[in-house]
Amino acid sequence: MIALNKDDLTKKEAGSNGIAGRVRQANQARILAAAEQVFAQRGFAGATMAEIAAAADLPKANLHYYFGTKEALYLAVLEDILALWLDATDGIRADRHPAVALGGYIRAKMAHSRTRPLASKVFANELLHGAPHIRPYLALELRRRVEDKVPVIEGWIAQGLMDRVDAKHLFFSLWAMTQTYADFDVQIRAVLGVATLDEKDFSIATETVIRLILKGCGIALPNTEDH
Amino acid sequence: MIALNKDDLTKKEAGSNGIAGRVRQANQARILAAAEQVFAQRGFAGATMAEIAAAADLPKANLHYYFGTKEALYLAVLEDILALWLDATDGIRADRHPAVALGGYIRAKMAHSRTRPLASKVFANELLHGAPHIRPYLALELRRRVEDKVPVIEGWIAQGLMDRVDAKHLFFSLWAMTQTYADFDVQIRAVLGVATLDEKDFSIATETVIRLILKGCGIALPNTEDH
DNA sequence: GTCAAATTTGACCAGACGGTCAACTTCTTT
DNA sequence: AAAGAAGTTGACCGTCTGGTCAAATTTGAC
Repeated sequence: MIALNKDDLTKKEAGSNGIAGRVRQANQARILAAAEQVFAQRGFAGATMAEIAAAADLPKANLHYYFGTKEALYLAVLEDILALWLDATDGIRADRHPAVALGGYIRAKMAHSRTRPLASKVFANELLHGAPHIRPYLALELRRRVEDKVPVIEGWIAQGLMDRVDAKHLFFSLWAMTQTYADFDVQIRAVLGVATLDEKDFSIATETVIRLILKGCGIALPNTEDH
Repeated sequence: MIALNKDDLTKKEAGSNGIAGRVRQANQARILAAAEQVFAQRGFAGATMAEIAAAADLPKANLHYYFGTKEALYLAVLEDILALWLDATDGIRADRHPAVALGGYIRAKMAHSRTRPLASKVFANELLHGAPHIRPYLALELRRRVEDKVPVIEGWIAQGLMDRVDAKHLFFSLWAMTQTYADFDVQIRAVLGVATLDEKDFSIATETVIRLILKGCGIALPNTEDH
């Protein structure tokens, strides 16, 4: 787990064993879910503890009992999101064909945009305002992960499996293309003229992005007789 | 001009002729610039009239004198941005080769991300929170513009100038890839390990996006002997 | 069953914020 | 130069918000 919060150990979670009581766990999860929703819709500044409390169906003082401050609650939400954030790159490995690895990555990111749009929005909002709470994390953790993957891309290039493309900027494009379906869904829904993005919309989006990227990078479909 | 604000005519701007005084124009421009900066950094909810006033180096009451309310000021900022927003699509015309038209569009959007990042951020923030102030505009104006351009793309496809790509989703990708350099610049700077994105970074980004998209759409370079 | 720890909750507070206003100064017109 | 219009500004106000707290209640270990 990434520790954003210096004082992350919430009260008795440290003192006794890690179980920390069923009630505590359940309430914290309930509050975190409500907070994610409200932070996603309103942003950090626009969210109020009262609204989060109402969404969690708990009195406001209860939120402070478990998380102390609004900022600590926000950090707890961000922490969950960051963990989610890093996992998807796992499939990008040198021993895979780029069509499989990148195609799978795009599919995973798209699925993430579909299933966890609120998480994506909270993260986007944090970035948009200069990442005041997670800048160190970006410069260390995220950067390191990308640095790990750049050689993989460059390996594929050296093997002639894809065109010479700037690996980092390729990632920026991938992130942008996939997350736009979560972050800016209002715009997409408005242009498509639909009330909600359904499974089919996401299917078309996913296939479009995969085709654009794979062909754009000059990646042929993996051919079993190639190797 | 797009009228977001029902009561947009600011006080005497309606009564007398349109000139409205040098002082008024200068102060309004000053306030709008300061407001764009603060709204971009803090979001609508996070921005305070006091901070905008400080950025404009004017007393707070002066802002209310010219714009009435915080929301009216925000709408005025958004209005300027929306006008900017629509212009870039002009180059997408059926009589142009897709490589020229789309390449130029990407260049224009990238230049926009470089020169007006604050405008992009204000717009992104508005979208992120569900576009409460501009949803009607999105569903009408923006949608109409896209509907106008879809046949152009499909014309190119019919002429065999590019692959069969979903035109709307192509636009979503173009917007996402280009605006990410303005909206989420913190993330990009963190990964690149630089303090600011300079001209060269934008140059690499622009060329990468253009190559990805043109090749991804199967668009060959325009060949003068083709026609 | 006892009792201490954990949890719940309504009432309350201080500060920040958007907005108002009346007194005052500067500009523009004739 | 007179006078009304336009612009300036510090002081002020009601409301909302994050956070506190003490009293009441529930939980869990022995």
